[in-house]
Amino acid sequence: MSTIKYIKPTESELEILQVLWDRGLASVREVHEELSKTKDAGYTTTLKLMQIMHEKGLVKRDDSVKTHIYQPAVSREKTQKHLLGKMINTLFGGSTTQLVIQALGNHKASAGELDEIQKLLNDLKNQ
Amino acid sequence: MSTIKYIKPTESELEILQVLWDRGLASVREVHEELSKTKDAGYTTTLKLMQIMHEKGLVKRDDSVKTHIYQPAVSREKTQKHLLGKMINTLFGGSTTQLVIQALGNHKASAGELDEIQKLLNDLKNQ
DNA sequence: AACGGAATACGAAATTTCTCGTAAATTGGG
DNA sequence: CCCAATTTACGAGAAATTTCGTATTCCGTT
Repeated sequence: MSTIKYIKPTESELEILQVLWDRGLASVREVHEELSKTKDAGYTTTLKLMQIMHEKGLVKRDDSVKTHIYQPAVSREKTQKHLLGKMINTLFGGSTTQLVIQALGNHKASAGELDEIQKLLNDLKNQ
Repeated sequence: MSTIKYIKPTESELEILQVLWDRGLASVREVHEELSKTKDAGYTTTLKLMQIMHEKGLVKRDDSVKTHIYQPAVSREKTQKHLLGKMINTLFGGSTTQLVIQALGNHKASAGELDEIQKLLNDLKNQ
């Protein structure tokens, strides 16, 4: 029996994962530069967080070189799925539909995107 | 100029709000009973949290009676909107569409619900 | 009026998350 | 080979969140 325990990233860890997901690979310096655009925390703060994430198993790293290179150890999709599911339960009373309605109603999407969603809906209905 | 600062409920506060949104009105005891189903924390813990929420302005209360009666001071919809927007940004790279796709793909909805969403999509496209 | 149960008030400990300062290690350039 | 710059390691403080113990208040019953 595999006992895999889902580790929920904290707010800050999520910001870091976001960068890693976009880049695939990145050093602490690179992640920190990126985060600096919207946040101000010292370099060692980012470093420490990434070290903790490594302990938790949220990221992998290559430390055979001086400047360690990090990469995500959890997939964007799985994480999205987990957190979205949690939000549906705690904030939308378990109704995915409510969440979708709220999302589409408040945050505009382009016509092309709407088409894409409609296509998905049709697939779901005809399956 | 009105400077309204959005107060982000914590995880625990959200659980409490959930109960209050469902019921409209509730005493600490009632909220606590409800939370006990899925969580084990002492009664005074729930009490304290609700007192803090009152200080923050997240809930209102009628304390003219011995057993204080609480009610939400923030709407479910506004809170959903805020937190959803935040999640779209931090977890879906700002793409509402991605979130919707992820939601519909992973969490099933009934045919009726799909219809409802389709209707909404049509409205959005024709506006 | 006294008692007992139930509720609130409140302080503070425990936990989690975030932050940073300082020291040690590593590497490339001169 | 040595220096300077960069990076990692690490401990510990700060801040935010959650938890609970204890004291006090309130009310209905006796």
